Amino acid sequence: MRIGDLAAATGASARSLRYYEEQGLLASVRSPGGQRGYPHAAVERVGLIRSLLAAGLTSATIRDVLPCVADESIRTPWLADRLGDELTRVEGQIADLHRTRDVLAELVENYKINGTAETVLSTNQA
Amino acid sequence: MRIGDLAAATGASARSLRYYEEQGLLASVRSPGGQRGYPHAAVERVGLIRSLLAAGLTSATIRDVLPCVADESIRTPWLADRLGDELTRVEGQIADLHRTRDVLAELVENYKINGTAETVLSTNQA
DNA sequence: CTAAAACTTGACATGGATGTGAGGTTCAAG
DNA sequence: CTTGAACCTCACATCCATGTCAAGTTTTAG
Repeated sequence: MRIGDLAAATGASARSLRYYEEQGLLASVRSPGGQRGYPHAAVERVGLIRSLLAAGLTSATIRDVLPCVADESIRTPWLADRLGDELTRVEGQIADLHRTRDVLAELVENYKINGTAETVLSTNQA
Repeated sequence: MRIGDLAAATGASARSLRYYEEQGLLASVRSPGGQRGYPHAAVERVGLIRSLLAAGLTSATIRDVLPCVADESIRTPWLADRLGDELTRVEGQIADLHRTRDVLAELVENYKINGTAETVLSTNQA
C-alpha cells in the first residue's frame, strides 16, 4: 500500500508517517520512482507507534524499545531495564489519571446537585 | 505564603505558578511591594491544576471548567457539557493507556523469555 | 544601613510531534 | 501524450507549558 492508503487506514497523516520513518520507527520499500510502499502489517505497527506516543514515550524511546525495524535485537539488559522503566511510568500515569478522573467526576457531580461546585478537590500530587 | 514556598510545597516552578496566574487559574494577593501571596489552600489548588494539565486538559479548558478564581459561577449548561466531555476524554485516555500498558508488559515478557520479542502487538487504535 | 536572598516583569528559547506550503516528480487513467 | 491526483523533499510555522536570562525592586537578616 502507498502512504495515502496507510494514512487513511490508520488515521495518521502522511506527514506523521514520514516522520516515523525518519525516526526509524517505520520501514518502507521504495518504488522505482522513489515512492513509499508498505506491507499490510504496517497498519498495526502504526497503531502501536501511536499508542506509545500517546502514552508519553518519545520517538527516540520507542525506537530503542520497539523490536527491530532497523538492526534487530541489540538485547542488552540495559534495554530490558528501559522497558521496565517505561512500563512503570505508564502505570503511574494510569494511577494519576484515575485520580484526575475522580476529580473531574466530582466536579460534574457538584455541578449537577447545587450549581456551585464546593470543590473539595483533595488528593492530588503531580 | 510567598511564591517560593508554594513552589517548594507543590513541586511547580515559580515560573509555572506565574503562568497559572496569567492564565487565570490561580489567584494571589499582592504585598504592598507587589509580591505575590498565597493562602494555604493554594497548595491543593496547584495540585489540581497540575493533575488536570497532566491529564491533557489545556489551561484554557481548565479555566473554563474550574470553579471560580475570577468570576464565580457562570454556570451554563454548556459548561456542564464541557466538563462531561473532558471526563469522557480522560476515561478514553485511561482505557487507551491500559492497552498500551499491556503491550509494554507483553514486550517485557517476550524480552525475558526468548531474546527476540516476536511481537504480536495487536489491538490498538490511537 | 547594607548585603544577600527572594521576588518582579519581559522577552526569548526549547522540545516534540505535527501542520503547511513551495516546487518538483511519479503514477494511473483517458 | 497529457492531465490530475498522489507523492517526493525541504524548510519553516505552530502549539503550550516551561526553562532561562536580564535588569530592576522588595524583603529579610545581620
